[in-house]
Amino acid sequence: MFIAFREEVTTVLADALDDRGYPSDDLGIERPPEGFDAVLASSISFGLASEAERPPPQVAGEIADAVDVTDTTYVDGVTTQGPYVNFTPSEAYFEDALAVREDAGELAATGDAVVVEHTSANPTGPVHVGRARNPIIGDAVANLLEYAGNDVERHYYVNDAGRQMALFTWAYERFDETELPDPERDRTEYEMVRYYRRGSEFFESADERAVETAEAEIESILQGLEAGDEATYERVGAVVDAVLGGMKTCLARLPATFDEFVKETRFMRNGDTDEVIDRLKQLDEAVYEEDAWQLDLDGFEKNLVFLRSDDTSLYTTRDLAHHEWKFEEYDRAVTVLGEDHTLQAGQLRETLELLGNDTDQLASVIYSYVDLPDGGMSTRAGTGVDLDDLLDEAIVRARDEVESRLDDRDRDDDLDEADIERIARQVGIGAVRYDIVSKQPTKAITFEWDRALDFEAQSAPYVQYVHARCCGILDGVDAVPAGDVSALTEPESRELLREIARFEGVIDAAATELRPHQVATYTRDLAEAFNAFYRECPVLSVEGELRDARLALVAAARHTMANALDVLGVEAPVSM
RNA sequence: GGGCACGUAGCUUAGCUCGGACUAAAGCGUCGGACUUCUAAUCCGAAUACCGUGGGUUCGAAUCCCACCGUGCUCGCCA
Repeated sequence: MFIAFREEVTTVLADALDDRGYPSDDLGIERPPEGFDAVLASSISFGLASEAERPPPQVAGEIADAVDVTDTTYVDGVTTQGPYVNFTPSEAYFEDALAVREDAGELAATGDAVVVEHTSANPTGPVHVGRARNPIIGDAVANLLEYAGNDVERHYYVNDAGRQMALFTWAYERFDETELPDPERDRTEYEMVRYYRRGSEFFESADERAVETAEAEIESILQGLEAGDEATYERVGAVVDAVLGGMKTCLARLPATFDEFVKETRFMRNGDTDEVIDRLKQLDEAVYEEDAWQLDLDGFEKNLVFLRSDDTSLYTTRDLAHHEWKFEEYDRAVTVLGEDHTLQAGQLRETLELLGNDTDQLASVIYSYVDLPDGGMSTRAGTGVDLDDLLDEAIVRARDEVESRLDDRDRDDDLDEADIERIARQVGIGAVRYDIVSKQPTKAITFEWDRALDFEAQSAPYVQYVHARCCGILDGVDAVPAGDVSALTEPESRELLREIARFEGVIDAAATELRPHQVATYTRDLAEAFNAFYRECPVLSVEGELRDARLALVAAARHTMANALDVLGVEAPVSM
């Protein structure tokens, strides 16, 4: 529908311009404002006016006359309005929209294998809200790329070879549980983080000699990892896996799940990191200063150290090996990163390019952290709101809403306790996700409970409700009829069909630009179109062809909304 | 100080990548309406904006360029 329509417009307009002897490199195709019959329009006449030595509306008329739509399927006609050339849809366009079902928005396979790396938080403790944008945006980006026809793998890159984890391992072995506070929650990462925090405190308060001793032990852990010492891997691995196990449980609540947890030690153990270091040393940009190997990168004010003076690798060194592995295994790699990694991502890209990789296949999605009103969140300091707490509170508040609405509920479908629990969970968690995924990730967010858990506003329940309404209508219908689009004559029906038809275009654009929030914006447009239809066009109380066509339209809307929500990772309730 | 990002109604945002029907679109909040009709977590209406500021490019700028102001991030042999 929309994509084919756009292709037809591109073809016939370019042909028309060629025919009239105008350049056809920029077609000026855009979406007309609301209320126009046209699906797409062109403002090409403005640019050609001076060359043609005639006012834009005349040029528009000339072009419109030259456009030939005899061979098009979806483009029905060409009209002008002032300087604009408008392309209107055929009945086939609406017919296809009416026939949309389970595969709404799924684009043709690209054949590309894409790896989406997201979250990748150091396994030091519970996932907090400051970083919660990462799994939510990352999961949506992965879903989006899947809908856009790619084979997607979701990876969590585990920083298990850094100083932080060495310190954690040391603290875990050094301190006894009896000297720790009770865990905030009965789960491994909450139990484990106490050791990490205790270890961090130790470094702030212990005397110099004790700190030196501890430093030496941490250093020996790092050296052990670097040397490939099996016992050291096991010690660190025990801590990493325990914490990670709990974090996984938390992330699964969103739900954000992963195909693979890729540990950075893997690239130390298999020799890839050493191999990268050898090649880096050969580069013209490589310098050996102050006993450390560095890269003097163009456009970066600071050198990038890739081998410490004690011969150990750094995070970025291992990440280079990691990314070369990604390039071997996948056609494209997308990484969702906090804004504090922007510089590092730039250096990584530049260095990968120097190593002979095609970095066009690498893309980053950058988001800014969620802060508290009085500062940032930190696992080490224990400041911050745990994602678990936010989700719990969201469900509690959603449940209150459900229960308070039970009395004045019109529909007599008698929600039982299981329904109430389901709706509370779908709406509560959906609201948290939707709130985050619907905003541009580069904008800063300050966390406030009431704002994060606002069920009104332009929030998840608003669009979820549309899905529930669709399900309510279709509930007693045995088989959805195919429906005849010619029966749908009201402007509200047509407008809804247009929105449904547009969904694939939204997926296409959002996937290309890696901007899932466009899908969230779309769900609101779709919801508005549906609500207008719902108000004006009764379905079950009419009969014959009209009823069949409207039922088909409701089914098309339902599946479109369900899949749009699926991209966002928000559940689509069958009742609310 | 250098680099990057962000700045749109009282508040929260969309539109900005790729300038064009923008006389700027929504939600919340405020005010006023609509449930004997498929779920009112809905809908309809009113009021609210020098699109951070100043220049520039252009037939045309919220959108592109420059400067400035404000906010955040960043500039480790941390990750």
